[in-house]
Amino acid sequence: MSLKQGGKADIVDVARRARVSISTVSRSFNHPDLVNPATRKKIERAVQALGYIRNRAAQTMHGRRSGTIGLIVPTIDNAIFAEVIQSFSDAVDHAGFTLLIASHGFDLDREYAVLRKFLEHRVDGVALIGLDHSEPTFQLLDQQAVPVISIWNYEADSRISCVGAKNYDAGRMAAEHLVELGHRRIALVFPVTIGNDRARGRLGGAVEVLQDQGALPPEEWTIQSPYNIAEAKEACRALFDLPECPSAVLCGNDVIAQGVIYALLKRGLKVPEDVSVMGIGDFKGSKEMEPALTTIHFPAHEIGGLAGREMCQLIAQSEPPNRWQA
Amino acid sequence: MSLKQGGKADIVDVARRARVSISTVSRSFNHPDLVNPATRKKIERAVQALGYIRNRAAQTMHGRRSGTIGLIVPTIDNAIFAEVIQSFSDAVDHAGFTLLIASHGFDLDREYAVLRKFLEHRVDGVALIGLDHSEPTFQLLDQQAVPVISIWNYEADSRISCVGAKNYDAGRMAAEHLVELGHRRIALVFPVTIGNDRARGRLGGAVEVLQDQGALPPEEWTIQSPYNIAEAKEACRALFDLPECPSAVLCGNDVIAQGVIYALLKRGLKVPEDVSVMGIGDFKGSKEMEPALTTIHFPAHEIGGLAGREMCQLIAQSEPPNRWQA
DNA sequence: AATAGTAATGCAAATGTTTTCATAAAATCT
DNA sequence: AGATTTTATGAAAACATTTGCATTACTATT
Repeated sequence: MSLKQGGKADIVDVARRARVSISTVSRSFNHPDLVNPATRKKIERAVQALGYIRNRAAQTMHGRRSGTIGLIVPTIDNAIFAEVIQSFSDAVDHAGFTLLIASHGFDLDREYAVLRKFLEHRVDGVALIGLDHSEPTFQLLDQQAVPVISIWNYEADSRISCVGAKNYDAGRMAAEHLVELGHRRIALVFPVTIGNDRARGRLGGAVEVLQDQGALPPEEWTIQSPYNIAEAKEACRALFDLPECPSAVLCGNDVIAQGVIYALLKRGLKVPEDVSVMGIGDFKGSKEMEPALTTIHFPAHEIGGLAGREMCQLIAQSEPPNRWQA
Repeated sequence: MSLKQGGKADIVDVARRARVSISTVSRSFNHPDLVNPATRKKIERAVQALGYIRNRAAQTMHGRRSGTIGLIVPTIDNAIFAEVIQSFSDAVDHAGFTLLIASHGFDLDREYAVLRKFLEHRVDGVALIGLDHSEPTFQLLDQQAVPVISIWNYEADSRISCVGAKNYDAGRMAAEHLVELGHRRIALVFPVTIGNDRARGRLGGAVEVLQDQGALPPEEWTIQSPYNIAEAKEACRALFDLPECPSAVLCGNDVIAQGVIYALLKRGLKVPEDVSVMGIGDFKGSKEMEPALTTIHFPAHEIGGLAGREMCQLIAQSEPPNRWQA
């Protein structure tokens, strides 16, 4: 009678201890209604005594679902995504799924690599940020026929189903707002837009409005900066030393806007009296700032939750992985 | 010759297609040096053609490692943890692991539940935040003998190995700094400390210093607030309307401090001329703020990376899950 | 009391890998 | 050329579980 050491008990151990067959133990987990309450109790006790923990890997291997969902984001360390990650996580957690997460640092090749890794783990579904992905990524998703959802950006004719907002419209709205306030000397601070459809959409919308108004900013008022307070602060320092200083700054998102505001304050300029600053994409705390940051609200929390629920539904609908189908 | 549909190719399919045995295919993945380069090429081609993706679940089941690490945090949606999550993620990713993540919302019972779920997935290791955990959690970790690491707090005689700073010392340092600046009328804004050893340590350190100085704040200068800008801003609004207003505010962390600063600015008070604000725990952007936030630096990035590497090492050391040992 | 129906359980095959052991073929040595 | 080592491959057992089918033991029906 060898009680396996290390506490690594087995369904066989449980069966032995409860004096029933393996099948009955398995059933008492998966179809409790099919097994006699008394037997169930015996099994329950054996599980307790042995500290048995079911092995999801074995279940997965049998063809059942793995119970995991993979979420791939550009970066975690960023107020922008943190909120959406949290609400997505809560939603899938609520449905009993476990979340695999990875960041690729805005590198679409790494995104592909992470996706492969997730597929090795047989995730039941994958969520990506945005609609810009490498061709191999799209092909892999297609070929493996794994439920997939894109978060953040909405586009009617996208290759994969998406939950998000129209970034183009957000860009337009932001620019229109500044124009309506009478601004014509508007600077733009945006991140690199290659492989970042969110930023590209916003910038595109804004530029279109400014063009219509004949208010396209000159070269030196178009600043590039990553989503990072410190770098944004640094990147636009020169902007306010120019002979002709813009009267407003339109930023790719709130993180950049925050950096811009700090740069202005440091320079001794007042916001919004001297220069107006406009952000896009509300993240927690933007509206608490003093001086208040004007921004186009981006409902990250709602989008994350919605995406999570949508993901679970997509998985439920997708043909069950049992081999009846084949 | 049934090419299985759905792109769900099998190691058997690959073997058939490459006209070699299953063993050889497996070997060419796990010990490439043991198989003839020509054969390897054939297999490679078959893999490509079939779009085969290895099944980690089957590997795991065989007794190998799952290649996953579980990280359980109180909350993701918070600048405090985002940074540590990112660097931890990067570190374990670098070592080839996949990260499972879950948040428990500061509820230790949910933490226990998540831990169980992770163990079902046979994570190779678990990382938790802080050293306050429920007794069942400790027992489960013990019993399952899974490599575990605690992030954030360092305590020499802790039950589990930990990577972090001494929060008690941080609290002391913050208080001492204010005292040295000549402050005696110091308010405290901290979160609930039950189940949160980080906050408790900081508060404990601060209180001790203030007590020594005979500068313990009165009841109405001791405010409770969660780690949340908006709520902190709201929670301490009343503070500055009091007949006797504190000359400095010591905050449980930088998020709270940010809220406090905004509350002061809104009230028309100047920082630090009218009231000094001190934070603990540097998060990205604190040092960029205008007016600048004085804070005790908390090296979240370093701690996360260190913890990740430590975790991988712990896993490597832990007896390999093959049954030679038994 | 025999029969049919149902509830509870067990047996064994299947899931997709890895790995040990055995074997065949090729290379090296004497 | 024969013996020995090395290299490359395959067969089959093992991993922990689920489930279809078969079996047994009750309960209800005639």
